[in-house]
Amino acid sequence: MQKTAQKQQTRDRILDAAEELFAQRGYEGVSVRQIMSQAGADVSLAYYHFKSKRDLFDQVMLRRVETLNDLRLAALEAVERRHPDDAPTVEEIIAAFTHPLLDLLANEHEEWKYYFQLIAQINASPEWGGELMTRYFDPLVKRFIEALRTALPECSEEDLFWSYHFLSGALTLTFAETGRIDNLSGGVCKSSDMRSINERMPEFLAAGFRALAERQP
Amino acid sequence: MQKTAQKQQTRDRILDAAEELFAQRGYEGVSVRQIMSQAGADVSLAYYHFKSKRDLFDQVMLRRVETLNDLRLAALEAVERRHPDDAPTVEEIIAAFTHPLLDLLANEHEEWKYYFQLIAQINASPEWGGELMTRYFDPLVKRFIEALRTALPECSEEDLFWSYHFLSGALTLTFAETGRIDNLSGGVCKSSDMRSINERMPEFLAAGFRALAERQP
DNA sequence: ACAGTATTTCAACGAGCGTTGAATGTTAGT
DNA sequence: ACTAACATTCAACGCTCGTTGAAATACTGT
Repeated sequence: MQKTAQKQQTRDRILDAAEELFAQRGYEGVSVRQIMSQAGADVSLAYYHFKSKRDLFDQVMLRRVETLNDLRLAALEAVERRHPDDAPTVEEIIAAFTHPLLDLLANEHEEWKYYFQLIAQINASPEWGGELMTRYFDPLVKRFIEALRTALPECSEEDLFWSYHFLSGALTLTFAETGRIDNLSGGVCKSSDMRSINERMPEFLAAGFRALAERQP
Repeated sequence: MQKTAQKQQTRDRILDAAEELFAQRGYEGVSVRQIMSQAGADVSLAYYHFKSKRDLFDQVMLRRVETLNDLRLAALEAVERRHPDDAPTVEEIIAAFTHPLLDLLANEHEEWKYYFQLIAQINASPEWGGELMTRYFDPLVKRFIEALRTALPECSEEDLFWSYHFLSGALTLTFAETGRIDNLSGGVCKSSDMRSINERMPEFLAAGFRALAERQP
């Protein structure tokens, strides 16, 4: 009975190492050997637990995506329950989209930090971005856009999708924690300061959504 | 005399090939052999014209950065000249930051498209993002933030830098042209539709800046 | 205690990597 | 025409890559 538990444990150690290294240096920037070295296991164990390097990558992605999407959906449904008659505000909907990420980082920072960095890189990659983000996040995102549509009934479809796209860029760069804003601001802002982000991002983005919704075409 | 001209031409062919491939697959995802194959030249020519693969990458970055920064600075100064007494609006300043990119894509699309994709990926990379973006764009960005500061005198430093960070994320993801928005919107929006972006991005972002500037701490 | 299976190690494969030095072809100045 | 500098090609180096098959170990159920 420890047998399968131990297998699971090894598998997770490999996934942890792969997640961290892929997040830092990208898929091609890391070798299976480096991953297994960091995981403290033999190279060929990677091919016992996973079909290939690419499969390992896919499992890294899949491991957390369901948890993340479930939390976001639950947050959105909670917001909607608080508004049985009227529509929720744009801020509330956006906060339901972003807040779960901040919560996960606050509670189990090391567990999720690299995952978000990985998603940030994938999102900006022409090779992977279009396909992978669509595969993993489309249903949830469409659900959020639906909610935004009812919150902004006068907003055109085009404005809605572009607004979400800007949101996605701001969100993923912020969670990439590249240290860029630390450098630029000379220390005034810190990449890892989730509290500051949480206070600002939904407000910033909601204002953008409304600006596009209300503009004259 | 054609000699040096031809050398320059070869060098540029190599840079073109490297730019396109680095943009599509990342630094580690492309081999020098693949670059030189696409450039139609021998592998070792890469090491005659450049010191190393990394040097080639740096030269790809450097080739266009001055042109880009000069155009953006000129756009900002033009805006400021139109406001000799009062401060320009936030929209105008942001448009001076984003419009040059759109112009370059509209006029010489193939020349600049891959460069912007490359910057988008670097910006989102923990390994390169913090350092390279700072090295290449900090002086210009600080100049723009200064202009935004006078346009939003009541805005705190922290809000200003975070707002710029959100702007940077939205901007770079948009210019990454990953096709994500095409998939998500089912064809309603197109990644390459610069006209639509141009109409929306400054307005969206300016509203965000103002929302943070005006909020009660 | 034993058989059988699940997990881990060892050793190696062919291919491609970044890089280099020497040989070759090409052009410019005299 | 001759030469010196430049530009390009050829062949190879040591190394690491992803991946695999067979051997060894550890554990489970009987």
